[in-house]
Amino acid sequence: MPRKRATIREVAQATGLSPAAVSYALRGLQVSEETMERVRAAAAELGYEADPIARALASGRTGMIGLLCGSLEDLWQQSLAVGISRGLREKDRYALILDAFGDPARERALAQQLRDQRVDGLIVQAIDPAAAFWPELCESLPVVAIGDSIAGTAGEVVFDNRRGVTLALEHLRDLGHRRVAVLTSTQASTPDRPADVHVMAEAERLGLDIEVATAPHGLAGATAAAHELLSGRRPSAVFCFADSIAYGVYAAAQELGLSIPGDVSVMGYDDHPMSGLLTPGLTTVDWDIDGIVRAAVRLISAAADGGARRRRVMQKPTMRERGSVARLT
Amino acid sequence: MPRKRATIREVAQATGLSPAAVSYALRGLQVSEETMERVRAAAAELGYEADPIARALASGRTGMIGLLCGSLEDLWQQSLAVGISRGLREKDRYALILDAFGDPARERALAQQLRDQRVDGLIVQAIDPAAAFWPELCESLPVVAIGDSIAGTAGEVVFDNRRGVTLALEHLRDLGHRRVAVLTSTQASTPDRPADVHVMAEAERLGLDIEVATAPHGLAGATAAAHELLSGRRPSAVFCFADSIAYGVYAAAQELGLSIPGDVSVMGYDDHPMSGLLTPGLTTVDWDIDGIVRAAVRLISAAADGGARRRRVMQKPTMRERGSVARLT
DNA sequence: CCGTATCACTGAAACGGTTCACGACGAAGA
DNA sequence: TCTTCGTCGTGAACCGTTTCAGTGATACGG
Repeated sequence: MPRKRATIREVAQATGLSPAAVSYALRGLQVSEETMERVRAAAAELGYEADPIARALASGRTGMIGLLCGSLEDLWQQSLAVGISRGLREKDRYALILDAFGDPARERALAQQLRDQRVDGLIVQAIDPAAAFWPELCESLPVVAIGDSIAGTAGEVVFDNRRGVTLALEHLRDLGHRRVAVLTSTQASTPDRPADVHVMAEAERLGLDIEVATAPHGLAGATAAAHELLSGRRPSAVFCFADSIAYGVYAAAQELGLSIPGDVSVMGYDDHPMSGLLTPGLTTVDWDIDGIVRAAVRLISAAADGGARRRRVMQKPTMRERGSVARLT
Repeated sequence: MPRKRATIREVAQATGLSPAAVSYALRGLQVSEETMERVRAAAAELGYEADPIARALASGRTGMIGLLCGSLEDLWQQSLAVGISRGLREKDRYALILDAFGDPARERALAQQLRDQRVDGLIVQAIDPAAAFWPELCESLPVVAIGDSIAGTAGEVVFDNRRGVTLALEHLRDLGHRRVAVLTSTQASTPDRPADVHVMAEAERLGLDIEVATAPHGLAGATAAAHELLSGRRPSAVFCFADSIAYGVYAAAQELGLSIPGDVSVMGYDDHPMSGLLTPGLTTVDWDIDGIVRAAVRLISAAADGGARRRRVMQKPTMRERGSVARLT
């Protein structure tokens, strides 16, 4: 049986101080240098560690940040989650990572559970950034949005999707593509998400013939959607709204015996580490995941520590050209 | 300002009961059917939700399970973490996912932090399963080990690495390979991990000429290690102890202008979804990640709920043959 | 008709910290 | 010498549950 942990009262007893003094001393507050030293020594001696639960109850802060991901089937979001988790650890916080499975209703439920769980803050890559419950939620705890803007957040790392879409579609046009399919992930409740709007506008401007299709989340879902897309009247290029989706196109092309970029060109949108390893390498739009991670961690830390006016970081994309887009004659 | 949450006392007040009765009622204990109904109604009315923190302090259970991963750079471990996180959510628990960065010292520190954090249980894919602190830790909370066996755990999902290694090496031998390099991840403090022992024994039995090299964690590290390995006296095949490492070999081969499997054959060990998308597809040993996830979640749930004798699940590997191993004449 | 179980519920003590209001004491300023 | 002020510490309340020991009832067997 593991012997009971030392409590703050025992440390108080050992030093002849009051528990309050010990509490202050261990946090470096309001006590003389000498007392502090004495308390530290006694604490070390007794192997005392403050109980995070009791501390959370008394102070109202848990040291945890919720991380709500749209769909962790997406490898890029996995990378993002891992990165943020690490970043928070460096700030002595824990990440509570949750996955909405691409389902807006679930996203809502999880967000509320996270609030009930008393996280100090919430980082969200929202499926439905326009949903009505967000502003309300933002009132009760600091929220940082990643990707799309959400009303009422304490901070945002938004992607310049307009620019990203422009980059991608101009690249395709420059290489001679006209009939382009856009493959995006299923977003049941948000048929008109901002990114799609940009696609339409840009397509218009560039004189492209666009067809939009959606893919269920996960590699299998993307593959199925791509399979169907490529079996019909085949576009000359497919622009995927995530590298993960593009992987499904690779898989489908393989199944159908189509060559990339010979029979069909493919563009991604993320730049996941695996994209460079495919044959051919996936041409994609790079969003500098490290920069996003750093910004998100910085923003949520600031907000959770009480400081901070509303900050907004705009992330700029760059083209990562590899071999998956053919030049049409 | 978000109005303060309702407390159990307010519900008690509203129903004319004592807080204790409300507490029991909400958990379906010791009260009459009728009272229960009345309490539920009042709780719903007031929008009452029990505070997890206070509950944790009083009951000693947090509803959280720690998940300590050896290195989340490894894509397979990422998948594992995501899967387990989901599985736990279905049991109304949260996963606290932590990453040891492949560093045994960090692993130790994190394990203890997780205990201090009062998680109800710990799932571990250990870097150093033989470390002395594990048995001690197992005394103070239920631990489930994944991969290698750890002394004192409440449950284990162990991989039959002997069988996995046999499968892989026999496959290489059957296709005519004799000089085989084994690329494993860096395990500073555990130079003689069980898996390596199996490799040596099997190599002996099969008459293979083995060279073992280690790779730092992460794709870049694996690529660098592979680069060096392939630049020297090149083996005919490289057996990688994780698909992630094999990806590094693909990258290095690309850099060096070597063809797979023409110039060098590659075998993985995991079967990550991306392995089938590479060109050529990565021949690997499949560990049925879903089965592992299910087993781990089941074991830790049982253990955390207090039940359960020590259980051990042995995971069997199967060969997943794709195109990355050449038949030598 | 009297013990004795059983049931439904209560009061109060944990759980282990933080924080607020206040006091003692010594130094500095008038 | 008498305020005034700042530093260092204390005692007690509090955070919101759970849980333990007990208390009246009511039912039941003898």
